[in-house]
Amino acid sequence: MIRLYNTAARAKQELVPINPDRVTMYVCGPTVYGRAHIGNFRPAVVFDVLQRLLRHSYGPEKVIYARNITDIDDKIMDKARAEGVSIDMITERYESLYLEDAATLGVERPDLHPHATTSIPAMVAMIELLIAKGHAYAAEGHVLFDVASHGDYGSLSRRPLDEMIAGARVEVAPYKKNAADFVLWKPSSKDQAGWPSPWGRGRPGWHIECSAMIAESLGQTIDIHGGGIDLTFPHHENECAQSACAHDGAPLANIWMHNGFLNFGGGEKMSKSLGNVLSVGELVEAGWTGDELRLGLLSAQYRQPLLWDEALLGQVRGRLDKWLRKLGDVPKGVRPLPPAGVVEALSDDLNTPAALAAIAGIEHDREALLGALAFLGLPSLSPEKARHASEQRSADPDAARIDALVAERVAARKAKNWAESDRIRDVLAAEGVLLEDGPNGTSWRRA
RNA sequence: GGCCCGAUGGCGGAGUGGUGACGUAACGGACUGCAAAUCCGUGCACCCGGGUUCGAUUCCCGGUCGGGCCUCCA
Repeated sequence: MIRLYNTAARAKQELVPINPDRVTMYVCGPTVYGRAHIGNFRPAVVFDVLQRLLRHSYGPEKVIYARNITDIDDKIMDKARAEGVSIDMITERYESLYLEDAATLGVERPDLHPHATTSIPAMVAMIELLIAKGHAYAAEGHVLFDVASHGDYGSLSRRPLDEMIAGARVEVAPYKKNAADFVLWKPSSKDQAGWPSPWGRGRPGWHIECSAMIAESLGQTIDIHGGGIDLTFPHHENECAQSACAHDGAPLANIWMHNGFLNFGGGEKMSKSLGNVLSVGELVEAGWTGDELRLGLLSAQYRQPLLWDEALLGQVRGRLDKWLRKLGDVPKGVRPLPPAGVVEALSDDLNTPAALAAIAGIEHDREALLGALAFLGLPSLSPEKARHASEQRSADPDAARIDALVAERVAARKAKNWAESDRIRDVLAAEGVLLEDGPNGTSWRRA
């Protein structure tokens, strides 16, 4: 039994799929207008773990996981204008960087990755439906959702509608009936990206994109909808409203999941205020492996805030190094099943710290350790990025020279020439090569 | 200003109405020529003030501090 915290209920609930042969999950993906930083990948990694758990429980083929790409947005248009390039240039560049970074983190590709630009007809159709049902209205080239027409508006984020109206601090556009009404479609000028529609050439609002893509790719009601906690309002609230109104009250999702943020305030070297919150690529350049970043993101339960700094990564490195040493070379092919304790921990609202604690209890059992780590997506799918793989050692450009020095030291030790032996060890240590004298001879590894 | 969430050892972080996981760091021991790795062991914490209770880190109220949202930011 899988229990998940449902934001809509503010409580953990048992996951009861509408159809156990077709478990559906949708997670809000990136708007591709710039390079995502490590915090943007917390949902990608968290829901990747959930996706693995679901496949374990319901069968690999029974789960349909969709993560969208928002590739039409005013920020994208701004970026393209600023760089003097086409919108496609921007979206393709940042989408491929996003996928590259996700792969570094061991995130598997979702089954579906709908793009906003290829779902415009579905959006237009949904907007027309909303107008026909009296939940939306056109005004001055815009189409707006009429929040007052939906009694449940505010139920997900628990914000009473009257309060939102009273608390509105932004100047209300004159064509809005209600301050809280949000845009479904907006007009594009000639130099802006746009698509033909019954209301003139324009582009969709952000919220309708997800609603339309979900309906189109997964169905009217899905089992799980995920995203960052900041999306609860207004994005998910609006999605909820649109979809329920377009589908005669059918709820958009049965369980709403939201991940907490990374905190960058603690460490000197990674503080948001210093403007140097790093991307995955930059962190890798700084010497951290994708596995370390992934484990770092999983070191706290997904709903909790997580302090992200170098101290955390250092601790993660210690833990992961130990496991990878115990694992030795990771064979390719089929992975053992994960230990029950790990599955149990994850089944309780994705309690990754408890899962890691369970691993600590079975780490002497290599098969169990391998199964447990593989279940969490570790080590990553790219062996060249895993530490301590023998392939990595033989691929080291200095391998021959290091092997020669090691051989020299072995000879010196045989002759009990400890001064020479220690000298060679110090030389290698200075360049980050650590030696280990075991019963089967001396081996080396990069620090 | 309004709403929401959080506060646990040096650090990260689970969990619980009654001996406070796990990791990492530290320290001691075994092993080692010395180390490293490994193994064994030790010490170290529930923000403050009230309340409920036989008993509160856990439940309730207030406070302080931190974070998020209310502006198409994961």
